[in-house]
Amino acid sequence: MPDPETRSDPTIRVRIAPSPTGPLHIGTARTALFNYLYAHHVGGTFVFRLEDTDVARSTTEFERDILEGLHWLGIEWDEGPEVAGEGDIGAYAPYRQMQRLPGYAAAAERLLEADLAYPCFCTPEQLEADRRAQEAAKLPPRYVGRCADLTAAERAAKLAEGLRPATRFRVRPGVVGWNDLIRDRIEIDTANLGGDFVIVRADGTPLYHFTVVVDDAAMEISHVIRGEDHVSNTPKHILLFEALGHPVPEFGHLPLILNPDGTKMSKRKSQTAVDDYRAQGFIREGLLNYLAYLGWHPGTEDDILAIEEIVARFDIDKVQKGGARFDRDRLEWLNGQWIRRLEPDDLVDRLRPFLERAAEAGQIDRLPSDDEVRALLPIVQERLPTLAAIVDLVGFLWVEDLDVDPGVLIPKRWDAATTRDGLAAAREVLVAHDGVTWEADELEPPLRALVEARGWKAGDLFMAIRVATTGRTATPPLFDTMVALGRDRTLARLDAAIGLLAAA
RNA sequence: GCCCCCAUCGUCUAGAGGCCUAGGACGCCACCCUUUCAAGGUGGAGAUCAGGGGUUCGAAUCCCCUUGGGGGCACCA
Repeated sequence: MPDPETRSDPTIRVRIAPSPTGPLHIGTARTALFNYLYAHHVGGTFVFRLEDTDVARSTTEFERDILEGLHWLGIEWDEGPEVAGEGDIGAYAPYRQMQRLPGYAAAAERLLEADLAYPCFCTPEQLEADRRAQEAAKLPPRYVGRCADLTAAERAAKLAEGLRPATRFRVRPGVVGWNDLIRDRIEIDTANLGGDFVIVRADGTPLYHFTVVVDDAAMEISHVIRGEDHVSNTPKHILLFEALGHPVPEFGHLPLILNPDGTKMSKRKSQTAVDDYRAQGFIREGLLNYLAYLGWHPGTEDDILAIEEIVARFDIDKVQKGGARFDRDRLEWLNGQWIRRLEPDDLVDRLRPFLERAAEAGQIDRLPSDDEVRALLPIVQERLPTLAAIVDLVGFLWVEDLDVDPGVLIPKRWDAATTRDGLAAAREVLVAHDGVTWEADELEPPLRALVEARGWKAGDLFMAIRVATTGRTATPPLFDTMVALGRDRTLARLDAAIGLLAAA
């Protein structure tokens, strides 16, 4: 089997074309990923294009969020834009639609001249009234064709009145079909397309269905791999490719990512922004692995695959047809798997921003050094489902005044007096250790001996010490934790707990 | 309302007519390990393959119908 990375097929070009009208959406990232996987598997080119013609809703900020999010995930493109202001990369530049306006204007002009499109003077009010009437009559909404057959004189008269027309594309009768890469043959009668559709607004700015086709044609896109929500739009696009005299690309429609209730994933019901996942401590390896398995499967029983392995095994024929619900539990599990696989120095680097943020938020009083964090790794790495979990897990190491709940301090089988007695006895044993012998395997034997001598259960004493020194009932191994805490603070916290029990 | 798509454990999925007494993973439960929590190990519950008709010697797999779910029908993308 040839190595996919060394194969190269210049005729295969795919693209991701998000619009900067919101932060990078998990669904966009998934579509980008599948395009990336397809391109890399077959040695094609992956193009990134920004569809920013909705000027009212597009912002530079969203643009930056999308670009940075994709970079963070490692879904790199071969051709496309860089962050606002920087130059585009690739032979088909520019890759922002607002910089490609002349191309759409020229294409629209060609369609107009060939009478494949026509000027439409209908007002928003008229169209709205049409829609309402159709709805009342329980008819599907469609353009009534009021301006389809205007004579040259009628058009001239409207223009003379100062009316600015939109441009409508003539939908020809017949059936349009294509062999979908994922769902085989699909055929749709153009009578169900809703009539002639607008390709250029009255203000002269082009609309999505038009720009996407003009650009896919201009950029020689060979395979359009996108979400299932575009299936119904595909006939419009095919019609446009034909009208423009350009060969029709292949289409593949990916299953949608669904909310837990099975509806199309939305901000309302799910967390959709990639940056939010990142902020919660999901790492790219986990997210990528999870996203790739949403609607695709290698066919083997491997659950944990790095991106290179996924590229090597990717096969668009094996992409699922039905939508996939987003399962956060599974994402967290996979994320934990990947955190466990990280090299120590790498993990320390990735943990740092989360610790800094906790310090800024006042969750911890002191920012630990990298060495300090690195020393902790053996006891925390396998306990982190996310990077952010580090604060909950061992944040007690970096706070000045520990908040201890007296109720939690007393083990289930013990009472307050026994607990006070136990902690005091433990303190006495621990005082015998200096800074040199303050090691996990030095601290454990004498405490076990104490338990033995007093007829206690190890678990009870250890739990009391655990809560006294960390404020929590669930922590990394106790003796390692006390070493991380240090002799002085361990003893001080034991004192404080004893005091707390005496007061109560 | 119209058009289109989809349908295997709660969830993600394996399955390309006999390998299926339907496999794996997440989650759940139990046990082991164990000072707690994780991790790891072992085992378990969990799917009459949406239902009904065909085709076939044989159907989760092919065909049809029904049902259910989803998506789309803008001078949004």
